[in-house]
Amino acid sequence: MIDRKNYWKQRILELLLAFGAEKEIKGQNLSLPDIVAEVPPDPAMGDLGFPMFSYAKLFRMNPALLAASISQRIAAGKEPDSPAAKDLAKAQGPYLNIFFDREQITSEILERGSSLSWNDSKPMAGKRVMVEFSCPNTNKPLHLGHLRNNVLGESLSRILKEAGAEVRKVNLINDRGVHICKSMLAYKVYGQGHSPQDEGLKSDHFVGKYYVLFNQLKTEDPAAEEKAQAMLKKWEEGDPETLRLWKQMNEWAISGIKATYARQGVGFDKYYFESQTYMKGKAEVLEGLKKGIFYQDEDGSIWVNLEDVGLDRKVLLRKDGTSLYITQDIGTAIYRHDDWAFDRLIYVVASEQQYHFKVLFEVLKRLGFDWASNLYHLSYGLVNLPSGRMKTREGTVVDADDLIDELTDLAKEEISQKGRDDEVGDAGSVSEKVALGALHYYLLQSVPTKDMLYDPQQSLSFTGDTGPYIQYMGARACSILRKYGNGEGNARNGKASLAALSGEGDWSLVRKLALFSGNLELSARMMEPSVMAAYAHDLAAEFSSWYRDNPVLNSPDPDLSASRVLLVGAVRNTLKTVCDMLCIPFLELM
RNA sequence: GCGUUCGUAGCUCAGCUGGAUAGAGCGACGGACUUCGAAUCCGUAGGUCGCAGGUUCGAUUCCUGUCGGACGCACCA
Repeated sequence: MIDRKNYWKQRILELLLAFGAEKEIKGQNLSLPDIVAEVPPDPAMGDLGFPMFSYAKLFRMNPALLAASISQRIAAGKEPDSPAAKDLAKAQGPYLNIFFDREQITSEILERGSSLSWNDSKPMAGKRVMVEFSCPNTNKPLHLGHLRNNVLGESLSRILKEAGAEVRKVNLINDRGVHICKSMLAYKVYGQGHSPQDEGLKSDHFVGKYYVLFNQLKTEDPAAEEKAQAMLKKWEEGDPETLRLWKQMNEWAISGIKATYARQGVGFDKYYFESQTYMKGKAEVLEGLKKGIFYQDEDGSIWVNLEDVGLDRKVLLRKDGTSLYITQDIGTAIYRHDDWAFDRLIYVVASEQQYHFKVLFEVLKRLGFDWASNLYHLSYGLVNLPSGRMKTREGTVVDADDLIDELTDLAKEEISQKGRDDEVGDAGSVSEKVALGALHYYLLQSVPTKDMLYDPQQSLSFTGDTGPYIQYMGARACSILRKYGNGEGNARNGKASLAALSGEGDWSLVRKLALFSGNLELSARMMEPSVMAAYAHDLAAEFSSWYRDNPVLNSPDPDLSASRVLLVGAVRNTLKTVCDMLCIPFLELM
């Protein structure tokens, strides 16, 4: 399939340059990025639109005249070999609009009906992209904020992969520090040597329980904080008893967290552990000091001065020579690039760490790593609830597992209410998939940078702009195809033909399908899953109104019926591909 | 105080590198199930795009200021 948009951008550029040359107009250093293409607001105006204002200004002429003049040149001088040869160009006021050759586009689209791997739009081909996300602490289970992080990272990775990139998903488990010592200490006091099985708890929830109990310990033992610090010191000294408990607690926490990953459908190509990486970076900082990039304070601490780029002074190594958070991140980044030379590294981390990443990227740049300019912080906002902010201390944190359970129960109720338990087969499994579809779509639909309000009620309404709506349209498409497979309707008596699909109703659906590649490219380039989410809803909605008005199996015309079956197949495959990218489970039945 | 970021319909959110009448969903109101599953579809009402300037042929989009919210400004992570 040719990329229509880029083809026409190139063509328009050539024509404008030729036009300028003929008229001997100076100052024309137009290049491809100067050519803006858009989709006209009304399909009747065309499929692709080029505003002529800026070029008209360059040529000092009326934009409408320029549009007319260029459109005439297109009519006169097109290459007969091009697949776009039958596209039409029309000047509409100051706009030059292109009408696609419908049969050509339709035939390209229908090929999708027969394949699930039809996407040949690979704008990121050859790029190696590393995506870091999740990065949980091992002292408590995942919460709603992690779910946003996880789905953003996983979805973005899938989008980049679909766009042709080689993607490596990595996680950095935060398995050391005083927060873990707190749950260890509380466990020592209250745990009585219990295992998660003894208490009937999921293992990460078990660890989390003791982290919460540390607050109780503090009221009973004023020295609790100091004891936690002392325990950290013992851990760093390699005390065997402390290490043994630490290992046990981490094992419980991590295996529980991994179970949640599996449930959510996210995964990693490589796990890094902070306990193994936190020492990395110190040598790099000392090296930087030697080169004079950093400086040493009289008390022995090592600093970088970033005031010339509008940042601050920042400590990179404590006076006692121990590492900080940023020291570790410096080391980890270098280690990762050595490990797997990426063209881009994306950190999916909450927006509260924006400053940290600015500093980190600047420090790496100063250390002389040219790849530092390829680092990107995908910053996302907090997830709030209608009831207010999530706060650990006030116990208003929404646990990830509990939330998925709750959503699943509600989805199950919905299925029962519709009386569809028997038809969907395994209602429990379908309910959880609907729950995940609802949750993931809700989390991905808005732009990441903003804080968002998660309204469980609304996400569960199952009507409107939601994940289940998209799943439902996929299921409806499958339902039609299933019936066709069972021999229903008279499509088998007909022959698929492009001419049969020339009506406006069919074309608007074909047109929507044709927008897939452009949206994928945009989504990948902007590193923004919400672009794909918007497209998923658009396509589902278009399909919904289309099949209502355009009978597929029930069409009296067998040829039209056969053609529409192929169209439904293309919709199904496109929806499935898009759902996969958005971590929305695709359902044949629901 | 300094910095980053956000402010679009009653509510929750879209709006690609500035471009043709600012879009969805929920909620409200009114329609459509002897016809491929109504978790649906169609229609109506609802916005001086926080406010004020500026750049431009053209600004929700860029710049400045201002008001309001969020976040950051640790030898914590």
